[in-house]
Amino acid sequence: MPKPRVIYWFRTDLRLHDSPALKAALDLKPEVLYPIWCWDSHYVYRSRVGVNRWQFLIDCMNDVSQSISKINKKSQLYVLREPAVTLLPKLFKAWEITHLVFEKDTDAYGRDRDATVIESAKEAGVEVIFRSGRTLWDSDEVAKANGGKPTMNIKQLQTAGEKVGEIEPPIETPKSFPDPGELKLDFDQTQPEPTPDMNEKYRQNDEGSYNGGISGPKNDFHPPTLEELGLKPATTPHRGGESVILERLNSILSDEQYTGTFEKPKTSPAAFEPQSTFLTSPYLHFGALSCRYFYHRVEEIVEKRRKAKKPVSEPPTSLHGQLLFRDMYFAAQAVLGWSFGQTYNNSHCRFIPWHLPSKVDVSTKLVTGDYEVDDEEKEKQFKRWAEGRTGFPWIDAIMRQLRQEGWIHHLARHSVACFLTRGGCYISWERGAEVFEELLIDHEAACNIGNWQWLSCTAFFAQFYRCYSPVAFGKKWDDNGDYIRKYVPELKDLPKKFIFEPHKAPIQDQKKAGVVVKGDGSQEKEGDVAMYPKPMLDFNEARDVCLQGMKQAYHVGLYGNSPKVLDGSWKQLFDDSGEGPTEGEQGGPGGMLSFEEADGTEEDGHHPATPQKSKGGAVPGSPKSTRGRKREHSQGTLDGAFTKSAKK
DNA sequence: TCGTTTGTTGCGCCG
DNA sequence: GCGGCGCAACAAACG
Repeated sequence: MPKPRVIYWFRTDLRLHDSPALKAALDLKPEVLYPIWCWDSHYVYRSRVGVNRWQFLIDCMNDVSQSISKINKKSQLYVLREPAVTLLPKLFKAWEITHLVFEKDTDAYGRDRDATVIESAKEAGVEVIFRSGRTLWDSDEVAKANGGKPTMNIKQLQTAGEKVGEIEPPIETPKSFPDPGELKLDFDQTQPEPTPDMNEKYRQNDEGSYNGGISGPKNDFHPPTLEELGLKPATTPHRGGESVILERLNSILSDEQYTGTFEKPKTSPAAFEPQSTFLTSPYLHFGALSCRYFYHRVEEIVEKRRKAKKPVSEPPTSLHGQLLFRDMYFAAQAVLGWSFGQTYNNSHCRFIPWHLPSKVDVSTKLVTGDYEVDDEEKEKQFKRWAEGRTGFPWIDAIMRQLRQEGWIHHLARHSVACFLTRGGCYISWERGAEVFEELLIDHEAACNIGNWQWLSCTAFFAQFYRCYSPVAFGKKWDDNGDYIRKYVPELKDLPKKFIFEPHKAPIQDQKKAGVVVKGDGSQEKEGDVAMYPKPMLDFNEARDVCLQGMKQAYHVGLYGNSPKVLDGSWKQLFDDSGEGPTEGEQGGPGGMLSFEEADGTEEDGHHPATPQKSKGGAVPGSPKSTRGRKREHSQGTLDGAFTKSAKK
């Protein structure tokens, strides 16, 4: 029997410690082991990825590459510039691969991609091994233990988790690493279709990460640089990497009192330098930190304190409670798949007639990535929210910290999410989730989507009368407004009395502080004087309107997959004078006057009759129509529709 | 009854 | 007497 020739395919598991999948690869005792990363066009073009998350990803890749080299200087992380679905079949042949090993992915996109890869491995006679490693428990097993239903609260998750069994103890970091084999690249590079490019607006130059061939312009298999991606330098102070977080974790956990009595709701969203929590989330996202390793390290400390009869915190507010919520969202996503990320056709998301609803493609039942502007004023409010110029300093400080640093405290996320949706603007949570997707360095699809549904009271949470005030909530944590002074520097010299409501400051006070409160934020200066906008809405008034709207929507009681939502007839159930795009009886399912029509209704009527499982669109060679303004849906595109092929 | 993380008011207490 | 602070009660009302 010849010895195995193995590809270890790194994805969101950029670590060497506690990796069940990596252990499975090493247990094969391979003759050669290729640790690779496939440069995925879904991430490059079809997901919203801001520059700060790119930086963090590249940090994590470089770090794991160095760690591999430290164990075996002949090896490294080999970054190959082609999407996995086209690249892997070629590598199987060129490198005479016998086994492909990777960590299981439960994201809807990841599952579709992996299904395609597994299929091609089968055809090539390559054995595929994958292990769950991204969550405390295998999300599919949790879902099964929960009766095949999404876990919608923490109790369900805990009960299901207990049924699945003990959380696996951490696996040691490997001490040796097999050599890679010869890196033959005697095949053409298939270049992915660069349009639609969801990140076009952030690029200062053309995206060029596929231009230097499969091994990169220096032929060293290094990750692409931000310049190659056409992006400006990152602005975040947070840096990625397994070695960074493992070291920091030791210093976090050395404070046993902090670790053992941690209660999330008691940590301040306004704290900076240092923050009140320890930013493990981006490392968890890229897999630079194992959640099980983290869990067990915390549990060890809590157990020690329990035995010593010292006070300890308990889930859900404790540190391990935070990890349980993460698993809850993963398990819910594992059941609902693509529909988890949208309202339309989501069986567990309440339907609310939000402003700026997503456009949907009724043939696939998926959102297109575009949205309907039902009201120009709401579009303007959305832009002002996203850019941090609402005229509410607390909201603006949070949104500016998010844009600049890529991380904001959990309660800060609550505050701005409530404000955009049910507690202020009555704008679709899907718009907010997209902005977070772009800007967060810790963006985890399952958690981001879950939290937006939570805050908008469309799933997981329902007490919509509990509404965050953009003034009072911030004051509770930061009476002096230091957080605002840091992130909205044009207000830094305003007296404490007006820092949360600068429009109430008399002209003399504004003058003294060197700021004029005026306009809508589109102008930064008036002459030499800094400008800060007036509030874009009357909060008390807006909150009442939202509350009425929520009450009515709850009373109507529709969900994303209700027949009347699917066909657009929901409007008949809403009062025309209510908030949101409720007017008229005609319109698309997203709610508006127009919507994305199904493919092939005109000239070429050969679109599959049952497009629900969009498998057809996922396989190379069956490109979807991109005629006119029509876009492929934002979440669903595989790296399948290739038109461009270039020689290496 | 309770739910990880509301806002406001009013009371007692302290200086 | 009064302002500031911390805390408890309450408001509104979901599944």
